Amino acid sequence: MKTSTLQDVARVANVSTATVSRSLSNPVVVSESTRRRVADAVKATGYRINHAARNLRTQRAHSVLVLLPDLANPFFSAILEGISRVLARQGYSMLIASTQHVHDSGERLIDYLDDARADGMIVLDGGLETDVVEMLSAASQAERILFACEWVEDANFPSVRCENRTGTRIAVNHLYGLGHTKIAHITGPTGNVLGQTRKEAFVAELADLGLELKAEWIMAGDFTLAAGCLAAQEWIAMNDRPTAVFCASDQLAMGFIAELSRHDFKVPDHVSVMGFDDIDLAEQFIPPLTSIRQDRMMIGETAAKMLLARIVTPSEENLERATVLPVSLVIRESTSPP
Amino acid sequence: MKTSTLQDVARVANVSTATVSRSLSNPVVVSESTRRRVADAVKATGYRINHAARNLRTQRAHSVLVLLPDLANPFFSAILEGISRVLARQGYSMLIASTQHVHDSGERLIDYLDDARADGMIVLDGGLETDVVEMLSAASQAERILFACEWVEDANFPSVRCENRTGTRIAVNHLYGLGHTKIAHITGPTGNVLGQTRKEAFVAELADLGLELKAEWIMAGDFTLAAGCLAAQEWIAMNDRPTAVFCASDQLAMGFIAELSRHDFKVPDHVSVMGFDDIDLAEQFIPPLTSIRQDRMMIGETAAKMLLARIVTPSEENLERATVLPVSLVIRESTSPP
DNA sequence: ACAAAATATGTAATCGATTACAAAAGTATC
DNA sequence: GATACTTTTGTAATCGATTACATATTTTGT
Repeated sequence: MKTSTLQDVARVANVSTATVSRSLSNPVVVSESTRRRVADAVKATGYRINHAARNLRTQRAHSVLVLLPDLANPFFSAILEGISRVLARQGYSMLIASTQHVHDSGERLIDYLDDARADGMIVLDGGLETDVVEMLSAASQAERILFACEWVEDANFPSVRCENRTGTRIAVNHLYGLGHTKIAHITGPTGNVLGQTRKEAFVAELADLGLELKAEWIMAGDFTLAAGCLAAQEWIAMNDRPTAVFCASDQLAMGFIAELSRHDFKVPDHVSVMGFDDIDLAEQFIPPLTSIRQDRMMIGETAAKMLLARIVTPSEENLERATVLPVSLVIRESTSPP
Repeated sequence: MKTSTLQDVARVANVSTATVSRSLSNPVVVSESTRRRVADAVKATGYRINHAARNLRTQRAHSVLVLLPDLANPFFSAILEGISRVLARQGYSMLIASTQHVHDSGERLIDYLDDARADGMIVLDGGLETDVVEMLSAASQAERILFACEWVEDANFPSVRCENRTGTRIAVNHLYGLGHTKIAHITGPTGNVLGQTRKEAFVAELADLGLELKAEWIMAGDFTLAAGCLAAQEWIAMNDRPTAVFCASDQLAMGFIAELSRHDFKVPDHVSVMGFDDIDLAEQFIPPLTSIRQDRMMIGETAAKMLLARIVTPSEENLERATVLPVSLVIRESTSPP
């Protein structure tokens, strides 16, 4: 049983295919009675629109590509959920690809837009190679690319992100407010915009508060559990140990705490630890992790809405460059007075 | 600058569009010299195939839909990565949708296949409503639907899964081998095939080993951290506490351990705990979690390969119904002799 | 009642690739 | 050199929906 086409519906409803098409996509221009006849015929034939045909004719793919650095990273799942909801509501599909993979296979990202597979692109990876970024910037479809969470400093793509600076300052002030004056930081990966931004804000806030900052108190990390473990070893080896550590991600904080506990240091008794992101697990961790919460679902929804606005009605109004979403402090049990 | 079409290439190469098309998709039927002329013209024009046009003509979407119960669940990310790799290698795109969402919006799943948006479907949710399953079974495209990880007991869809029974037996034997004779189980959600299968295997194995099994030692869970916490409270309240607990998921195990530690019980000193899945975090947990490892990437890859085989060459040979992938025991520090 | 305007519908071209069929060019065979 | 066969290329129909334009129908105003 093959599916029926517009032709079939038109035959049954005894009208032209043009009328059927209009009746479905722009009903106001069709008379009440015809509209009903068409609706009945659609039901009778079990008609389903053929997306390939519509996409060809309208030059739209009715789908959006989401690019992430690493599909296996759970950080992104809530963002995807947010994107997916908004897209689905507008009849768009969500395509997924990983930047890693694209890079390996030599496939060009821009092809997705050029070859009518996707109408737009949401990139969750600020660490794209320079040549890839240049290629994207130069593309005729560049205005249909949007960054979320991360972004590229020198490029001019619109983006959705959270208040990384404000979040960092809130974190430092939380620790300072508890009485800590020796505060360390475990950074994100070198070259990552989020890591860089949070580190700068951290340094700036310590300066504003007039707090001392030894060079060794800035420990290099990369957002992962493993890096947190290494940082813990650094901390243990220090002569003058900071009493609080602000980590650029929750995973770092968890790795840090895990390694400490293997060496019989207790959090927050021996050191207060904060994360950033407030991933699902933060609440269940031992101890439950104080963190800076970013609403990942909201980031995804916002990104999808901005992109769709640019695709559907590319007016000046919709050309907003950057949306910055608020963060909030979630106080749990990994921080206490020194 | 709009992208160039087959026509443009044909004009530049001074051949017909038919020849260009053949030269690209079936080069052996084209002469060496023409093939070169076409290749040059493609380079000169920057031609990229238009997927919408090809999809319409070939009646293929060149994409596969992956359905999951909950995008925000990190369990699925590695599976997606595996699927994505295999699909990309064959020039297929990966569409993602959540069964939850589809259900909310009243959208019919089968539409994706019927309306040429996807050539096939990988379902990661065995808990689909009965009416949805019936609709899928009845569909003309039913042979292009494949279940992975989970499955539907009464339906006849092909599937990829791991050795749930064997894994459970290995787990129980690991605990028994350590000297445990009072072993409890925290189950998956009621009605979930994985939970059900693991529970049955657990009961069967205890019987085989001639071990006692009190009714209260089977605690109802649902794969989540929160359910693990509740189970911990049950365990604490027991008069005759089991010395080991086999959990139907790692998250359950983590919740269980977290709650215990809040009440000053130590794992594995007071009780040995095992999980199932070996998610990324299991290794970093405190204590590192003994678990049954299933290779999620491999599940994804296998599922994608099976599905593509059915789509591309739907011969009898490719109609294998079920593939069961091996699991392995990963011993860490959450289990020890009683 | 009639012209003008507004509304509703139909005709046919179009999007860009693929492919059945026809035709042309090249090779082999006797 | 004619015939049969193979290889290569071209012509034109096709996939199924959308939409510019033309035409038919109804409504409005005077």
